[in-house]
Amino acid sequence: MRLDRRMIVDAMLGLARDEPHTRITFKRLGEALGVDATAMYRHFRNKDELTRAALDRITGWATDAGRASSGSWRQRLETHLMRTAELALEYPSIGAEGAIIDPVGPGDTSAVEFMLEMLAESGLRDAELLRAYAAISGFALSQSSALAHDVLRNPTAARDGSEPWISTFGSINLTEYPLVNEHRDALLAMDGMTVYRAGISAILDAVEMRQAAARPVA
Amino acid sequence: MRLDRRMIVDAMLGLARDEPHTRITFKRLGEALGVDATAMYRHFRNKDELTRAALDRITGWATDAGRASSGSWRQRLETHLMRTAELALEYPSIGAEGAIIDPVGPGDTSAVEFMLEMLAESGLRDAELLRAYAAISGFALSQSSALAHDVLRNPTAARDGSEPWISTFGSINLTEYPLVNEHRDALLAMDGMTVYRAGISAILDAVEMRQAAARPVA
DNA sequence: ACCTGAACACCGTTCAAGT
DNA sequence: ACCTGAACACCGTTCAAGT
Repeated sequence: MRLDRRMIVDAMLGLARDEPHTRITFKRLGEALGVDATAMYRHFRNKDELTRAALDRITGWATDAGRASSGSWRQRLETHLMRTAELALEYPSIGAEGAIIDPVGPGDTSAVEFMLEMLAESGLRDAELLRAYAAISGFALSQSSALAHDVLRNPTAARDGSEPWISTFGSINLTEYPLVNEHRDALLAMDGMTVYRAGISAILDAVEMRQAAARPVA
Repeated sequence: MRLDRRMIVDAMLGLARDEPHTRITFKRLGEALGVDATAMYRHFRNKDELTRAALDRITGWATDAGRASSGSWRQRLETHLMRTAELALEYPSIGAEGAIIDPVGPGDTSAVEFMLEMLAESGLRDAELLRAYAAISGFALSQSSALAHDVLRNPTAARDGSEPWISTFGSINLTEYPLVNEHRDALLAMDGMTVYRAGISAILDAVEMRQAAARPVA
């Protein structure tokens, strides 16, 4: 079998989607490719580099979805961000590494470009633009990674973001925590994607409200 | 040596602080406690349970800092959230697991209670209260975890949040990405704690602006 | 009841050997 | 030039044996 980087990344993505509750090993990857477990070292320096390459692909897909969408800058940005979380959940073992931010390829870089584009369209400039980008990108990546981690770790977890964010209060006596106790059921009913949406909405609300305040009669 | 859960958690926290760039193993933990590597299984079901217990302690400290602080609800909440990130950076191998949210002890639960308290003080109720809590808590935990992960993975990383969020664009030709290219230096200059602050500020701005709109003449 | 230590089933990674 | 496979240095975890 003659390998190249693209084939290996393809195989890794396939495994990530088909075996969502297990970490990908070189052994498993070699089996899928019909190749020895150590053959990948000819093409990637180590597993981290391979994982990042796979992540770059996923990030590129999310950006494509954003670029293909229409509507206001906010709608398009939200499409991109929702797709980011969905793909992290669909490829959990890749998405779990998503908090790693250094752009390694065209997917990562075009994602940054797209987010800056949308936020620039909202009217933000310079330092404010970068602050908004940092807030949104930081949230989207780290929270997507957390959602993916949950799927990876929990063998029965669904992959649509419907996993409860808090699944149990264990044996904790909640009478000492009146507000937790009061909202106990609502907290347990909240799923991962709801938390994700709440964060995205809050940050984008802040961006919009700031813009509305800056130009009141636009 | 006679162990108990508290001693083991103490030892784990000590190792996490003293050896910030290595994952904690049972072997290393056993050495630190003068005990066999497998002795911990008498007290914790597995490593995950132990790690969560250590995380519960850190979370408790962050909450104590919030409770001990004074000022507006926003100032107190920000104190708590900044302390959450600082502690994740101080104990990287523990903080890196921070995206795990299920409350396992008094630290976790009192943190939820404190956040709900501060947001209730801002005037939020019911569904809006929970949405704001979800956004803030989700961001703080997952982004803190990402910051800790960065320290853990990078042997030369500082632990004060001053690591660049994006450390390199590698060999990517940025001429295809005009906005990235334009803001290249500013992006590379942005550190992890700046990203964290940006997210927290944006979400809390949204909470405040919503409140200001709801009661315009308060 | 609690700690020990051998053992198991893995990992990622290196490197000399093959083709 | 690229893949193989043995080998290394680890991991978390189990379990029979000690005390």
